[in-house]
Amino acid sequence: MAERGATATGGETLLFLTDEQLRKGIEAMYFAYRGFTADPDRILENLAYGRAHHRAIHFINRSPGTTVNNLLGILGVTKQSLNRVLRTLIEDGLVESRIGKRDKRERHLVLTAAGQALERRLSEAQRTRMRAAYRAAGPAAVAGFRQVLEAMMDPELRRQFQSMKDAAP
Amino acid sequence: MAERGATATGGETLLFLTDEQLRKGIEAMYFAYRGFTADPDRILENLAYGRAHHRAIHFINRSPGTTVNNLLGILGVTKQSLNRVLRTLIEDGLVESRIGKRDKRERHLVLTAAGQALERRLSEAQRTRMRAAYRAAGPAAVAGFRQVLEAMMDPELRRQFQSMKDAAP
DNA sequence: CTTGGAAAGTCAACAAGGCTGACATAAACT
DNA sequence: AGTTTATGTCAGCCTTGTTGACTTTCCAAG
Repeated sequence: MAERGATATGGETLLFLTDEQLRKGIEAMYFAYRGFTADPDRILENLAYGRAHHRAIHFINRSPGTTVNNLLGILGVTKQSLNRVLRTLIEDGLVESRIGKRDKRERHLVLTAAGQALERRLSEAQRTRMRAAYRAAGPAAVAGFRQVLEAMMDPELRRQFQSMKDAAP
Repeated sequence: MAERGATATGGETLLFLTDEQLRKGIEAMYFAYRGFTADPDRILENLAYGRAHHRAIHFINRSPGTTVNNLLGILGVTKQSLNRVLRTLIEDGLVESRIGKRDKRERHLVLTAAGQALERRLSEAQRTRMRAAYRAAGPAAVAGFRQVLEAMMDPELRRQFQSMKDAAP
């Protein structure tokens, strides 16, 4: 409170770049992420699934017909890790694996009706919290939220994110 | 692009509350969190530590002299989980555990010089990314970012967050 | 002073979800 | 025909979370 931040570049205060503000931002990110995952986690723990299953379901829903390799790129895990998850989802009839038409080596992944139902349940829970937060903060805050999040991503992931389809209605 | 969102409550568009926008927000959160943890993770993997050690170090640094019970409350894990981490940090001379003066059952945790050094290294890496993101997005965006994050937290964690000291200079 | 409960620590066992390495198969490409 | 690519699988390891049981130390209330 004693010092004023530099007002260097022409009147704009840089107080938001102090180490203290950055630390608070880091903590906010940590606590918020816990809230972010809490609701779907509660649903999943009653089923035999975990967060990894949720992620797979989410992105298959987002890009129906995506290949295994594609999903590996998005999730950034090893194929062994992903396969463990996919196997159970396929066995349980939530995901269907279709042999590629052009390239028969590829498997195209789609959610079954049951898979879509679970996706809706999980997504619904997560969106409810998100919606409440958005509503409480307002549209301008949300725009800033999205800007900062995008700037925090690794460049490669940012590209993945930005090129992700805005999904069909 | 075809439909306009309801402009119900008096001129303010609610387009930012569509399911599609919420989904994008969810994905942004996921990708951003990966970026958020990437830099410290890279440092930790060369040492014998993981993310759990980082979290312990972070919050001990934030509240020097905090008790084990306190830390358990903040981190939301079991004492067995936390203890496994604390034990190695104490053995390795990064954390000191001091018997309480008033209540001798309590242990007060503080970082040693070595602990502070590692904390600085980890925090430095994370703050560098945060700083770049903040700078790129600007102060208004950062304010919105913080608002939305706080609104996303569980109420109890939000209280923990808000009551967290703004640290000594 | 005794006793109940709180704070901390420990052992054991388990699960999720990462990882590496090695290997197998089918299909495509050269 | 030989190589590369996409996928899947087995085995084993690590971190970090969990539950349950039990101990030691100590404070505080009866």
